[in-house]
Amino acid sequence: MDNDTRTLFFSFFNEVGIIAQLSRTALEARLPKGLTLPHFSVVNHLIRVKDGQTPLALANAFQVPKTTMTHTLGGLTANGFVEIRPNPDDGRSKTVWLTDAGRRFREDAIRSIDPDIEVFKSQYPEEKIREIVPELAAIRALLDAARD
Amino acid sequence: MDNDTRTLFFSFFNEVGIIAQLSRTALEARLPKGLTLPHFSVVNHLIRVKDGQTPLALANAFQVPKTTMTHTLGGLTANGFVEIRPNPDDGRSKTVWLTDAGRRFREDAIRSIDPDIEVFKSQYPEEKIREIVPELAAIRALLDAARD
DNA sequence: ACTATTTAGTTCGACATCGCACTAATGGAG
DNA sequence: CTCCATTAGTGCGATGTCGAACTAAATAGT
Repeated sequence: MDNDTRTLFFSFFNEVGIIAQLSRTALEARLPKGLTLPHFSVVNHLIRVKDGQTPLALANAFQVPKTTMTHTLGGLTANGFVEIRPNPDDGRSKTVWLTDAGRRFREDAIRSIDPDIEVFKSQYPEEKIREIVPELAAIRALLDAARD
Repeated sequence: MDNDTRTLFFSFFNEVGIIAQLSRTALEARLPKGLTLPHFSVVNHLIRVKDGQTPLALANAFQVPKTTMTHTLGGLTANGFVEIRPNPDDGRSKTVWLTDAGRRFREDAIRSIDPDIEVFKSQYPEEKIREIVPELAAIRALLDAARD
């Protein structure tokens, strides 16, 4: 393989890794102590998509192992942000529901993060982000599919 | 803030996070047991840039805390991939040097990863990656600068 | 020269992540 | 109906990551 090509792909994944790391740190600095990006992401997902999903469905949505989702949901439950109920369709399974406190947590978080997004937007054009996101989504899908 | 705009930026960082996660897992599956992406990245960096750098310089290059780099270098030393020597210019500091085993580790890793890159390249045009990388680098730099 | 401040690196403790093994429930094959 | 394989979720142990506090060396200010 061409060395230049290899370096290019390594650079790509390297930049992606560092951006993920920096953005995560930046976001968590705005969250109440003890709460992490996954906590926020799950609550946000439950609002954007729909609550009442199973833990496994959430694990798949975020591409994390089941055990990780168990841990994350444990934290959300401890904070009273979600409620876990039995799944009427499947005795092995459960369903995850938002509480009012969960919705408030999400709204507070968004309110405190918005200014950072504004700053970022003022330094990097929204339009370019809009062009890149579909590409990233396609790449994500490819990597996911390759993971058989 | 416009809800659509917010969703766009969240999507961007979300895709980035999942790609980072999936690519990391994929790479580590090719590495000898016990070795991780940071191990490979540091060795690769020492070859691409130059060895003899200080641990702090490496921590800065990868945007990780000093303590994390100490841990990573400990693993590399335990595997005999790098050698830590005093820094002749500064008694507080050290320098990190590659060993032959370290170079071999890097070459073996690249050899086993190349096929995956080929597959990826066949599904997603290299040219698009080449366009996106500079954008990601710019975004990375912005996030880094915002981190005063 | 002397002291205070800053800096490089480590140690330690807290915690997120994840693989492995386990339990309980489901579903399919005969 | 009975058994066996599969699936959802959890407990546990190992490990990566990182903040806080520490040591030792360098540097700045007087």
